[in-house]
Amino acid sequence: MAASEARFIEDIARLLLPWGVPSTAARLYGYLLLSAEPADLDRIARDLEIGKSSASVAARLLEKYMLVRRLGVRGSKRVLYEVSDNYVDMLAEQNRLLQALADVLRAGTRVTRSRATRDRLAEMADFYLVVRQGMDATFDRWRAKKR
Amino acid sequence: MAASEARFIEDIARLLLPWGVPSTAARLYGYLLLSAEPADLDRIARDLEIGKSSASVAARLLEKYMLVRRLGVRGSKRVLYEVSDNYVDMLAEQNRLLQALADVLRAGTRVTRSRATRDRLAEMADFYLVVRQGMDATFDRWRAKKR
DNA sequence: TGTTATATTCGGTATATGCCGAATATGTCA
DNA sequence: TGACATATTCGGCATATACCGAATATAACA
Repeated sequence: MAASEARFIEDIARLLLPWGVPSTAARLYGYLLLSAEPADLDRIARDLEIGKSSASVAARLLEKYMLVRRLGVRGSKRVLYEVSDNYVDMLAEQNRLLQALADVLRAGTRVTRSRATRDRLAEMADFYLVVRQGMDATFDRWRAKKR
Repeated sequence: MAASEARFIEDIARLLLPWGVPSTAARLYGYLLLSAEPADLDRIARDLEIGKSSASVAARLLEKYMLVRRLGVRGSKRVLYEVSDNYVDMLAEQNRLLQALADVLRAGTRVTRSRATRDRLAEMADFYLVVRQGMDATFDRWRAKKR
């Protein structure tokens, strides 16, 4: 693997790490971003210098996050992985967290007896809701443009 | 502490956990969201049933994340903590991650020789950039409305 | 400068997590 | 159904992290 590729992979991994993505899975994502064709577990394990079992676990983790897609190979048990093309849905998933946060905050307004606290929670709930809606709108515009 | 308050605190903590915020710090944030006045470390440790040193560490962690503000008490070494009112900046901080991601992807287009890969990386870079810009615009609108 | 109040650091322990290679399960084909 | 190819699970080990109470540092003030 070329040095510039290794560098890219590490850069991507560094960005994913703070989101709680384990190091192996993060590097795998960078690897798949660069891969021109879908990759099988043996190639992944060899190129990334990790155990095959680790490659398997990492790949399925990324699949759960919807960052990669799993492809079955016809007439074989072999499995290939490629980066998912619906990176939009991936961020949209994050968006649900904002909605959940807004919901909890809104519910919190019914917990306290302090007027100031209640107002603060309501304001924050509004904010997170507005941000979520704004992101959804951006997603829609993007999808429309791409179609 | 009332059961409904404890419930709220746990709900908030559950939402923060996946972002890598440690359990104690996450609960502390929920606690401070409900607190009508700024809280000192002894009260925090008592109400949350944690060691005072843990309270200190958790509070400073939240401060680093800009989720809470630290207040000095005049004529005393005592420190108080309250939730930060600039929840906007807090999300804006997250936004820098999107920008970084876009940058790395853009740089990646210069790493590969495959046309398809290059196009994919460029498209993703565009997307993350557009999303970041959209969020910044939302933030600006919110700030304008609140002023 | 000494005493007190308070926050912070430190060392130890328990817990969780990631990774590995070996063992196992499962799909494919003759 | 047997043999092979391949993915997955399992058990163990190493590493990181959170939390605690005790020890220490630091600010305030007499």
